[in-house]
Amino acid sequence: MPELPEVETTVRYLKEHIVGRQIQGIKIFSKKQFLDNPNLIVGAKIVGVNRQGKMLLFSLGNDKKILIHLKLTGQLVFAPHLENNQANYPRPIPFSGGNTLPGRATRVVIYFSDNSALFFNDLRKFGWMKIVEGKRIKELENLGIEPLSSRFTIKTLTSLLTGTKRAIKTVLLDQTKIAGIGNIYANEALFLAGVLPQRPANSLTEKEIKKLHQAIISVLKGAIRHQGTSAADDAYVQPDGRSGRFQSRLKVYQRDGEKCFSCKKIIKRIKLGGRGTFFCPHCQK
DNA sequence: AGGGGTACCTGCGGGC
DNA sequence: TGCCCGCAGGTACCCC
Repeated sequence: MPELPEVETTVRYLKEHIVGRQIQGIKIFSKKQFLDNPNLIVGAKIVGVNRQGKMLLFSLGNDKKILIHLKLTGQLVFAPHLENNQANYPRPIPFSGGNTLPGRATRVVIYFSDNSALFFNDLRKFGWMKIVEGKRIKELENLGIEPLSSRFTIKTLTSLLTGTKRAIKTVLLDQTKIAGIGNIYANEALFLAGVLPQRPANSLTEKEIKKLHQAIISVLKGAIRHQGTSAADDAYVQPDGRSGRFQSRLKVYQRDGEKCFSCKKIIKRIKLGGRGTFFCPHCQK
């Protein structure tokens, strides 16, 4: 689920549903993915849920925090009411779409004292949760600017692009420059801006940078408005188990071989920096 | 500095 | 049917 709009959608949902709840127990199915001693936070209360870039942060009443990265296939699913008490777990519970939880991809479960629970599912096991403490959190310190903050101006973007010949798409994906853009939205933003992904960042004109700035903001906001993108393999779901709805609005991502909605020419796919890269050779210069 | 390759995992779909 | 390959929303690490 891992780009800014999906993480933001998750954060907004969890702010409503897990803040105030007390952690009663933690069940770990995949040891490598919960990197600390869970006993450090049993009994603690969730007092805040936030995001920075693609990282999630649960603030606890005891001054500790849970830091989470969902990587490629992580998802957080909230079950408001378990039908059985914790002692019966792991035992599948009915969930939306005929699924049950815990499922085969469930790696960690956080049980709350009111008989609700949060499931961390992650098919490919790249995601992780860890406990952090104190003001300085090294995983967050290298993150670049938040693209939906007021600090992300045309001027800021210009300064990020002028000093480098790297491909513009590679720069957009660089979390130390801008935090939160992933492969879907980098492709989409460049299409909206009419800029080819392989263009050297320092070759963009003032006008193109302005357009790209606008494109980044509008594609991220649009995706948040539609609760994120659930691509074909459905790795991303909202915490209530529902899919996002932005996939039907994608203009180029995974549309290679299909017609550009704007000019009807065929969308192309290349590999750039090891990532699938999609663009319209006619609309993007 | 930054490009390329590999690694971490699992599963799916396509070609033969 | 079975096998091998490439592919997947991310990022860290190595070597050059």
